[in-house]
Amino acid sequence: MPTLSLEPPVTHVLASGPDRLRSSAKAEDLERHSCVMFLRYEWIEDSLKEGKLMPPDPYRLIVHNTSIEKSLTSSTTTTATVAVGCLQMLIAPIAGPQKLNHKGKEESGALGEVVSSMIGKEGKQKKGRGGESDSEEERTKEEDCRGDILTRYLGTTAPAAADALEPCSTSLNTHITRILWELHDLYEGVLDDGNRALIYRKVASEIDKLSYKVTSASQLDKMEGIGQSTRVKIKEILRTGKLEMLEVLLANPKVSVLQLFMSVWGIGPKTATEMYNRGYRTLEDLKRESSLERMPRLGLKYYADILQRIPRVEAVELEKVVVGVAKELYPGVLAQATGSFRRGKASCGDIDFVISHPDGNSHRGLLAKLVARLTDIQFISDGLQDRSRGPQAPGHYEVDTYMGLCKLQGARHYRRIDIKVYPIRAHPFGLLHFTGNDIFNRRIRELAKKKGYKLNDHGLFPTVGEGQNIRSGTESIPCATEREILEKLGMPYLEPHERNW
DNA sequence: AGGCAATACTG
DNA sequence: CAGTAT
DNA sequence: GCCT
Repeated sequence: MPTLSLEPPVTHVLASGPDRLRSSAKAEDLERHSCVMFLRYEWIEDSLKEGKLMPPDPYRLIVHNTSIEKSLTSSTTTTATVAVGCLQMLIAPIAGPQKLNHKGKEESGALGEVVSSMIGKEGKQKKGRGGESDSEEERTKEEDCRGDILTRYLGTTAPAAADALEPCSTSLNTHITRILWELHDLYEGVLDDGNRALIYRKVASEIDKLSYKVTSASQLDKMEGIGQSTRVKIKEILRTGKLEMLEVLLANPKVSVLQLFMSVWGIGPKTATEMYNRGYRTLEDLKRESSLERMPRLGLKYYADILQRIPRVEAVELEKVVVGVAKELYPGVLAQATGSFRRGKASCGDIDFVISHPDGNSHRGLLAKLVARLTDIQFISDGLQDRSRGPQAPGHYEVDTYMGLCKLQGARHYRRIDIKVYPIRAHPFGLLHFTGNDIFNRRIRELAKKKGYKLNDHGLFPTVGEGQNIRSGTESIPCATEREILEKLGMPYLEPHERNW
């Protein structure tokens, strides 16, 4: 691993998240060099967007809870020198025209130069990736004691959080994984085979995590989850640089139209195909289709906004609004943003809230009041569901859900927002569920099942009965915290940022 | 060959 | 119920 | 498409 030089003239170190810093550099080094600011890479993105250097505070990475935070609070320099290198932790690409030496110092100190080279590389964002199904992960080796336990129970170790860096921006193996990710997107979408998509997602993210460049398929032999079929594809990629099958698919104009249609919130494979068969080819065409229902209508109306990711700094503000209003209406309320925000991602596809009240009663009717108030202050604009039917849950679990759109005063974009209100007994389960990510959820539910439980977002239910009439009980095992839930499953606690699987 | 998490809302 | 969503 |  290249060593990171933190000597002057380096003033800022950008990373995708705290773990990346922790795993890439010795803690002592970080402390010793506390004259350097450690920031999320959004800082430089936003700085470019705003045309000036942004204040560092909202972007700070808490590394040790100690020295980093108190360092250099105010002295915003007029130019920023970004240290580059340090494995894959930094945004600026190593290769390319910019002058970056091997030690990881940026020589000229020109903000624009570094940033512009970054922009070229960042590029692509698609539905199905980078959305809530955050499939951009990156791992560095981190052998702590929990690794063994996790391996034993789940057959894998938790990755260090990678936050929202696209795999393309950091991986040494994009020559392979770019194609695998495309296959994932296709199966997830047009080809309508989620299970197969899952395989590609898993393989691609595993390969993206490797710290060496793969030059031969045999290097992947020990990697589980790769079978005959994938191996053959990777061989072809290594041999020819491409995959015939993918080329053929992508050359098919129908495929791109379907993908376009499915990028609209509320349109899935079936509807996309239906619209294609009716002769539609563009989003403008779709707007003319009267049969489209509530969800896709709103999806079209807010198409461009919904596609935009939410920078973490903005998500922080969104959280303040919702939590603030909730507390004002219901003192003592438990309210927080979950989802990829809670997992520490640098940007989020949407923002999810989980709310409950410790008094065991106030959750009833809370959501309606909260939504009314948020609408009053013109924070919430449209609801994506028709709430008039009331909760439809079979066991009437008293879970209340809102899905809609919101906007900060003066902000550029409307944002997707989900709010769920739980009775207090189910709160930790709701939290666990909506913090995700989806892969993590699947694994712990699979584990729960193996251990004779059913885990969902409102409880942990022992499986009762045998043989034919095997079913789950109706009484959840009580758990007051997420930690307890994981303990009951025999798992060590994982911080939210450790759940980016 | 069958499972792959488990559930809510819409029309 | 099928479709889309989380 | 992988695992059991």
